[in-house]
Amino acid sequence: MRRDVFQAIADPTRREIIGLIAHKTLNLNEIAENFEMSRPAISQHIKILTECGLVEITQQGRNRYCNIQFQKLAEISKWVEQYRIFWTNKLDALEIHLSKETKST
Amino acid sequence: MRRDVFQAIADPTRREIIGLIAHKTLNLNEIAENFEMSRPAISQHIKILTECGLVEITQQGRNRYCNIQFQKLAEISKWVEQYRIFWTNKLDALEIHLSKETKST
DNA sequence: TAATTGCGTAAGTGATTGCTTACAAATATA
DNA sequence: TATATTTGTAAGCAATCACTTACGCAATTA
Repeated sequence: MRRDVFQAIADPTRREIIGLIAHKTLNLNEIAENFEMSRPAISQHIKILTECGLVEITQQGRNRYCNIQFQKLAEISKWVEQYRIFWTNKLDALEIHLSKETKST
Repeated sequence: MRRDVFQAIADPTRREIIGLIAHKTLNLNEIAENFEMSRPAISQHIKILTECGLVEITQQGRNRYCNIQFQKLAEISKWVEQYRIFWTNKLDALEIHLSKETKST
């Protein structure tokens, strides 16, 4: 059972869930209301998000509130950002190219 | 056939491939040499990376060289970075908390 | 021209995914 | 105490995934 952040965010529903609870802590039913699919389906998505550490649950009576663990998102950021130097370099090159074109016209 | 960047980078082998060709353009066989699995398996991974726009292929004779399209990586970056404000805020709160603790001891 | 090299693709397979419905447990309310 | 609410989990299922082996084709080299 591979459970890493990259696999967790691969599913569009799970990315939407993250989008929902990023701004406001919600319980499972409140999250499920935002989707067409069944509540157990959402429950299973939350489980995956919890298992990889992206979401943490705080139980309060019979409600289970979901909070994002943003440090985990930072893990993804770290992976992508190692390549930023490459794409910014390319953009720089493009800008130089464009400014040359502007001069020549 | 869902082919988006998030699903593409979900697989660890594909992330490794990206890591390989980020610094140096390689042909398919050169990429495959770095892995235990068969060449067709790598070929299929490259196909997925190409279909979602993360890799572009330049044919040169019988060699097909693979180049990363870094703008596509920027798409992932954009998604993660929208949440950065949340995790940096949390870090700020932690730092304040820690400095208070240091003072009280 | 014959052999080699670099590659895509088809078919097959077992594991995993993303859902469903059905059920049970625990907490809260009447 | 009986009922309603919030939830987890099991079983089942079709679709997809990540691989394999087997093959064919085009470009290069001998």
